[in-house]
Parts: sequence; structure tokens; C-alpha cells
Amino acid sequence: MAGLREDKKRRTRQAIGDVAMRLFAERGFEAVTVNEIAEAAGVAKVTLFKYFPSKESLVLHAVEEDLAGVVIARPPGRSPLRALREYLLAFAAAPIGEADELIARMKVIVDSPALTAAVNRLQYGSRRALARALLPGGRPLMPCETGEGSSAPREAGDETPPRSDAAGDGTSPRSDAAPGAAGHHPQPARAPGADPAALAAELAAAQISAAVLTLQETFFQRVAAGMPPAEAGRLLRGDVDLAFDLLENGLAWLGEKGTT
Amino acid sequence: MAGLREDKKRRTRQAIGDVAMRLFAERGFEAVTVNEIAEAAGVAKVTLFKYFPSKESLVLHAVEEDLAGVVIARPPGRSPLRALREYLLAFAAAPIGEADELIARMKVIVDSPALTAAVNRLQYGSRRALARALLPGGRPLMPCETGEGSSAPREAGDETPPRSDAAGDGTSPRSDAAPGAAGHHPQPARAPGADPAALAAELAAAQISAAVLTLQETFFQRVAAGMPPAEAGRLLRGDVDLAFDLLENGLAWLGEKGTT
DNA sequence: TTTGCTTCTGAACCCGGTTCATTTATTGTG
DNA sequence: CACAATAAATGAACCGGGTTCAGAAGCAAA
Repeated sequence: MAGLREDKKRRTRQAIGDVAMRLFAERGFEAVTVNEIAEAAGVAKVTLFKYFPSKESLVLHAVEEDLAGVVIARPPGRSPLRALREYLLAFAAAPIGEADELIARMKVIVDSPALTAAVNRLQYGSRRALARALLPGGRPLMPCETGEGSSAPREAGDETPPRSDAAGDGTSPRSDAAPGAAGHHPQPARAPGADPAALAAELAAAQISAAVLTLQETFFQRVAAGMPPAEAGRLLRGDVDLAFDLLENGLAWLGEKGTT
Repeated sequence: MAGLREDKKRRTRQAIGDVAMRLFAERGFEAVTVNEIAEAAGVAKVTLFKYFPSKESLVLHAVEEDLAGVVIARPPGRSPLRALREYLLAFAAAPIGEADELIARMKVIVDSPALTAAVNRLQYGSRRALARALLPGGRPLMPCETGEGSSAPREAGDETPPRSDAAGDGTSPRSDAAPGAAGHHPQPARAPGADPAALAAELAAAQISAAVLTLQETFFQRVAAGMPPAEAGRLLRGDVDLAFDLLENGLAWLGEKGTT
């Protein structure tokens, strides 16, 4: 039960990740080869790829938003948008541990086109999940009872750093599959039928997801540029409110001048 | 001037693209290697890569939305959202030539995770351009004085065609760059300063862009599933209206029942 | 210790993409 | 027409991410 073996595995994984981040921070993501990382970590390349499914995952294994989970787990009576807004506000207010390591990671991400693209890809995946969560699909989506305005003050320090990842770190390398026959998407690719509710959910998910990604990017860039995380968090709170006001109230103001 | 050479080049490019699409349609994107394509087209691999910057670009060289251009070129007095809506409605209404070839292309794209990811990447690029276009440019964004409605500056299509896409079809392969020194992003990565107007533009662009991508995907999937393009276009018109109504009026309805 | 399992390893391989020196057209000029 | 100058095509070697495979440790229970 002790899992002496498990322990060694955990430490190996940690070691690989650490040395990789160190090299990336020193020389940039694209300038470090996986061979170097493996050698520096004292393992074979093939071993490295058993612990991390791709080079990208060495950086992104922790970066993951599970918006769908937030929506699904929201307390009854709360609208999805409000749940998401509060989730992000809580994230912005949470003290960020290990700032240095985090800053380095963000710097590496922001400085690498390949990695920002990978972040985008991750977001695309979570978007599909969010769309399903928004659909009154499976179970009771909205009790409609509209709890009273704004009480329910959100248990202060409850954790919820992004920690909620379902299946390990995304960023899988080979999606290869059978060529001849049918499609082979992660998601079954929603039926092309003309269900306006499904499309509405998909559109809403896309908008929300894109907005959250933009917030995340802005935050990353600020931190990567050297702003202390606490300060960046403070700014992020304002940004979250702006973003969700836009989401809720729409962009009709676009084209008029005084936007505030 | 005749450009006998140019002509040959054009035909070679066409031939490569054609044979590639044929192979992709037969066996799927990932199951065909560039070596095969080159051999089947009767050229060397290196020649293929002189005509197309990447394997993906063999499929995506035509797929490109320039939303920023639509916004910039809109007639005076028209809001960006309205211009975009009309642009998409026009696209939906336009008769689509060469349906068969188009269907095959969409099938290939929809069936390949790598290609859908690439489409996403393209969209990400155009999103930045759209954000810039939504910002009333270097100059006065919100003088707060609210000039009457629309007379604003904006000499129609004069200089500063911010020429979004720099080099032909996107999907370039090597973004490599110097490791040690500063960043090297395509876009200078907007300043992390806290300009709410810039952020609002970025958020609006993200939402719009995501919505358009969703529309595009839906359309693609319908066509790839065998729906005649004319029919898909008709459905697309309704979808466009739904999407832009959502964009303009917001998602506040989320969580209430009767969506419609 | 022996048996059985998991993990690790090295080496070869695939594929997308690039470099480079060389060959093969095409073009413009005397 | 011949002849350079120029542009394009070629093959072969190379790089880096990622996989496969046979076999060599390492650990656990007997």
C-alpha cells in the first residue's frame, strides 16, 4: 500500500518537469529540445514521453480551466454566468502561491507562439464541454426559482484554484486514427440538425470561453511582464466584471462613442 | 511580360493542391504524407514546400476570414456588428461555386483534428486584427464628447489597410526565433497597461470571432455531412441572425427557461 | 533465490520541415 | 543564335518531436 514505487514515479515526474521548466526559462521553449531535457533529467527520451504526452504538456500540465465543471456544480438558483463570474472573481482574489515559479511559467508561455496556440487548443476543448453544460441537456439545468438577489456570499477562502482537470493534462500529441472510415473526433461533432437551442448553447459557450481566454491572456501578460501577481489579481477583478457585463448585456454599444 | 514562367508556376501550384486534395479525400489528412503528395504530383518535397508553407496550408490556403477588413471597410454610419452581420448574411446567400470540391474540402477539415485546430489558429490571428479594427484606431477612442452619431473621421478606405495577414495563407510552419533575448510575437502583445477600452475591444473581438467561428463550424459540418450547400446556406442565414442577436443583446437570458 | 511484473533504456524508425550545393530551365541581351 | 545571368527544381543530408520494439534492470511476492 505504501506505494514505494508510486512515490518514485511521482518524484521522477516532478524532476522532469522541474528541469524542463528551468531550461525553458533560461533559453525559451523552442530552443530546448526534448533530448536535452531528458538528458538533463537523467532519463531516456522515451521515458520522458511516458510521463508527459508532449513537449507542450511539460509547461501546460497545470494550466487548465474547467468552466463546464463550474457551471455544472453551481448552487441551485444561480445562473451559469453568475457562477462563472464568481468563480473568476474568486480566482482573482485568491493569493497565488509560489509566485516565482508561476511567473516563470507564464513568461515561457507568453513568449512562445507554439504554447499560446496550445493554450488556445485547450480552450477549444473545454468550450465543447461548456456548451453541453449550458444545454438544459441531461438533467435539471435551471430551477428557475431565481434565488434572492445577491445574498449567498460565497464561502470565502474555499479553494478552487483551477484544480479540476478531468483527464490529466491535455495537449496530447498523436490523434492519429483510422483513415478510411468515419470521423473520429473527441466529441461526436454535434449533429448538424437545426436545433436553435443547441446552437444557442454552442454560441454562448463560444463567447464565454473566448472572453475567459482573453482575461486569462491579459492576466498572463501582465504577470509575465513583471507585475506582481497580487496587483495583477486586483486588475483582473475589474476586468472580470467588465467582461461579464459585456457578456450579459451585449455589444450593442459598439460603434457608439462614449463607452466608459 | 507574358510570364510564361509565372504561368507554369501557377499550374504547378494548382496541380500540387489538386493531387493533395484528392489524396486527402481518399484517405484522410493524417494518413497521407507530404512525400506521397510530392511524388504523386511529380515534384520534390522541397518544391512542394516552396509552394505551400505547410501540409495544413494545402487544405486551408483558401479558408480565411478577414473580419477586420469587413469592419474597416464598412460604410459610414454602420455599426461594426451590423456590418459583420450583413457580411455573413451575404455569404450565406451567395451561391457557392464548385460545390463538390468544397464539400470534399470541408469533409477533410472536419474529419481531421489537426486541421480543425489549425482553423482555430487562423481564427486566433484574425481576432487580434479585429480587436484593432474595433478600436477607433490610434486616435481618439472615446473622447467622451460623443460626436453626433456617425459622422466621425474614418476616410473610407484610405491608407492603413492594416493588411491583416502578412504572408499569403497563414499556417506558416516555423515561428522559430532567437531564444535568449526579448519576445518575438507576431503581434507585439498589447501592453499590459489597464486600458479598459482596449480590453473591451479585445473582449468584443474575442466574442465576435468565437461566434463567427462557431457559425463557420456549423456550416462546415452540415455541408460535410452531405447537406446541399444551398440548403446549408439557408440555415446559415437563420443562424447568423441568432448569433448576432446574442452578441448584441447579451447572454442574460441564460438560466431562464423559454429560450427561443 | 526464483518467479513475475513493471519500468526503463537504447537504438532504430517515421514524419513534417529545412538547408545546401548542384543541376536544369527560362530569360534577356549582344 | 549563342551566351551569360537569373530563377527554379532537385536530391540528399539533416533536425526535432514522437513512436516502436526488444531487451535490460528494478522491485515484489513466493
